[in-house]
Amino acid sequence: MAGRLPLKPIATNFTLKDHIYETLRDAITKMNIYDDGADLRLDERSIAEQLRISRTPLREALARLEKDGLVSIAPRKGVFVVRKSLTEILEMIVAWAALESMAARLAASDASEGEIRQLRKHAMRHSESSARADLGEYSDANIRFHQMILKMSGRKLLADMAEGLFVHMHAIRRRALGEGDRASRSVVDHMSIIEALEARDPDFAEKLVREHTMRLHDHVAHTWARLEPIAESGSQPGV
Amino acid sequence: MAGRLPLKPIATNFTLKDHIYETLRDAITKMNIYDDGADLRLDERSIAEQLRISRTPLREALARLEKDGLVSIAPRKGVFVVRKSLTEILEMIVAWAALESMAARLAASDASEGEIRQLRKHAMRHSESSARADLGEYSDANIRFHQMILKMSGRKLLADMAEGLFVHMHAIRRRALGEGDRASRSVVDHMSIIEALEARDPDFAEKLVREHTMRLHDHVAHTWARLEPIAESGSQPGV
DNA sequence: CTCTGGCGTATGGTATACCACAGAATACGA
DNA sequence: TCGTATTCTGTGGTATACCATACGCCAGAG
Repeated sequence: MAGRLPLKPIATNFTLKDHIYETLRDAITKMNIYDDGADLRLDERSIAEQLRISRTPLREALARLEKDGLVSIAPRKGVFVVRKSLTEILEMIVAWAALESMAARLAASDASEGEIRQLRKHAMRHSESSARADLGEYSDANIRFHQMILKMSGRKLLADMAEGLFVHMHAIRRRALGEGDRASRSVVDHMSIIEALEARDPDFAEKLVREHTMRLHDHVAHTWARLEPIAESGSQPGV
Repeated sequence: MAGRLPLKPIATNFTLKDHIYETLRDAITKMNIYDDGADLRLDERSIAEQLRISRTPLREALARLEKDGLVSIAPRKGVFVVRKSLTEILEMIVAWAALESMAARLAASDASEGEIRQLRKHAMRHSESSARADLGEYSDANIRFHQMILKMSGRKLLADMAEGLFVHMHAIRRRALGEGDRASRSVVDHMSIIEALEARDPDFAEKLVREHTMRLHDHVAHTWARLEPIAESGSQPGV
């Protein structure tokens, strides 16, 4: 086996539809879908043309996006980027809280000392960015903190399901952030969570994570309602 | 307008791919994928021929099934029904526990008296079937009990996400059931849960539901390991 | 007998052509 | 002028043909 070329176990299993799926997903999450006059319509033919591919793989990618709840496909009508209603967003946060609080419980008993140490390191490194009110950076570090807890549970499925929820959070960020107060409160919460994990206290870790995320829930509920007191549209079948 | 056939205000927004998707999903969940010599391979062309449709909508349906984690599509290799590994199943149960315990918490505070009454009625009606050791019926009633709690949370997303998990449970049932003891224990658990909801005690309701589901988790872990002490295959990207 | 290389076949991936319906523009009648 | 029927066009849905690769088979060399 010595001298074996280290090349290429790579690059099979690559298909256009996978690539297109990721491309579109990134594009959609980056676009500001809550701008008033945003183009929510996606035209299959023109997109296919732009990407220099045929409609077939594109449609498969769109089908996957529909399952993610990012777009809605109306037969004979069109494909539209989904604008989440307030209740849908709140429900996503609730589900997130459910998954992550369970993850915290499991992490408290199963995670290694090293993982917890890393988590603390991450939190301390980024506690400053919250002080600088750098919302973008803070938000990214914040999400990563939560992803780490999910991962520390050792249950990949929990992390994957939560990931499907986080995707939608990016679009919301702009709309429901602000309130410099929240960031510093968040840092305190994070520290408490870390301490509960270090103390190997599953019940407390779960409770702290749940309450922390539910605080975001309440915050979004208030902020959003203030921004848009209008009744939201009927919920799509999505997600 | 008189004399107009009363037919068909229906059937718009009906598409082949949706129908095929449901057909295949039902077929897959009903098939006994853990039989030793089961045909896990799905041939696009032959299925398309059987259903008298072309491959295009079939492939879209398969793509959705892949997102559900029911099948795995290997480029240039084939489409296969996924055989969940033990760890994957256990993770699904953990996720289920997470979602439903949160649902119970919310149901304790938000559900109407009528809903709780209905839940109690359902549980009492089906407590007998557990005594008869009618596993199929018990299992169905059992799942419905849990679905009711999910629904009572008032958060559709929680119920939907859990539904995606329940789909996989059917296939597991045969394999990890038995133990007449569990059924009666289950009935007791259910009653405690109902009482916690009636007492409007979110913390206790959450705890009871979580522990109840996690008991299933432990039971499956033991039973399955006993049936198949072999190391499970590497986990698929699925779910 | 075994191993190796090429070739054939089966399968999924992709492209393209056509179909059916929705909705708007339009023409016709009241 | 208004309303209704009709046609036209654009969109997604479906069918089909073709392409590229994975894998097994078989021949031939050693």
